[in-house]
Amino acid sequence: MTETNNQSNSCCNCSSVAEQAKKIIPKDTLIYDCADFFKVFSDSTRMKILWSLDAGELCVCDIADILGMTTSAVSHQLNILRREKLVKYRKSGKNAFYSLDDDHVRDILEKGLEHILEK
Amino acid sequence: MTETNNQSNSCCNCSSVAEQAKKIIPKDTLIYDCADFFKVFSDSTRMKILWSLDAGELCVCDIADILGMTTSAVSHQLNILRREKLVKYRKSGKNAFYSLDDDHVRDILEKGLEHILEK
DNA sequence: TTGACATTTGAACACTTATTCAAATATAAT
DNA sequence: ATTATATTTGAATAAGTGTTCAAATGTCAA
Repeated sequence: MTETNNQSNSCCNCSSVAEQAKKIIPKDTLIYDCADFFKVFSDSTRMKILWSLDAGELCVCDIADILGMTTSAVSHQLNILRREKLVKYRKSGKNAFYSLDDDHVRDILEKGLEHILEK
Repeated sequence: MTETNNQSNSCCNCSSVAEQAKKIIPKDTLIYDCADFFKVFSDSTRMKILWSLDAGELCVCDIADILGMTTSAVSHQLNILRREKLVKYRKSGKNAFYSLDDDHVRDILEKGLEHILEK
C-alpha cells in the first residue's frame, strides 16, 4: 500500500481537515436536539411572541392582539415554545400568563438580530 | 369615556407590558430576516456541515463523505448556506472549497449547544 | 476531441408545518 | 343552571422543505 491512511475516496487534499471534522461534529442526538432548538426561532410568529415576552409577562389574548392573530394560532405556537422550554406559564383564573423561561433565550434573540444588522 | 386609554379589547391587566411589547418587537422585515437566519440552523444536515467546516476548509465531496450523503444533497444545502452568507467558497480547478464565513456563526453554534447541554 | 471527475441544477416526491375552523375545557359572573 | 370569556385542542388544508434522480456544466488529463 502506497498511501497509509484509511480515507475512502477523497478527491483532494482536505484529508487532515476531514479527519478532524469527523471528531468535531457532535453526536447525532445532540445535532437533532440542537436543530430542533433553532427550529423554534425559525418562524416569524414565534419570533414575535418571544420578542413580545421580552417586555414582560403576557396573557394569550394580549399576545394575539399585539400580533393581530387569532388566539388559536397563538396558542398553537405557545404550545411549541412551551414544549421546547423557551417559555413558562402560570394559570390565574381564566387567563394563562406566559413569560420567557430564562435569559438564554434573550441571548439568542439578540445574537440573531446582531447578525442581521451587521451584514 | 370612563377609561382614557386606547387599548382595543384587552382581557386582563397586561396593558402596560403590552404597550411596551409593541415598541420592542423589531420591524417585520427584520423579524423575517432573523427567522430566515435561524431557519438555516434548524436542519441537521446543515448543522453537520457547519460543524464540519468548523474544522477548516473542505470541498463538497469530502463533506459528502463525512456526512455519508450524496454530493447533490450536500450541494443543495451548501447553496442555502451560501445564500444566507454563513459560508464562503472558492473554486480551484474541479473543486469548490467551502469555509465558515465568520466567527459569528461559531458563536451561534456554540450557544445552541450550550442551551441543550444545560437543560 | 474524448473521457473522467467534481459540482451544480431542476423537477418530482414524500414529508413537515402554520393557520384556520369548529368544537371542547375551564373558570368567573349573573 | 346559564351565559360569557379565555384558552386549548384536533382535524383539515395549503404552503414550504429535504432528498433523490437524471441531466447539465465546467475542468482536467489523455
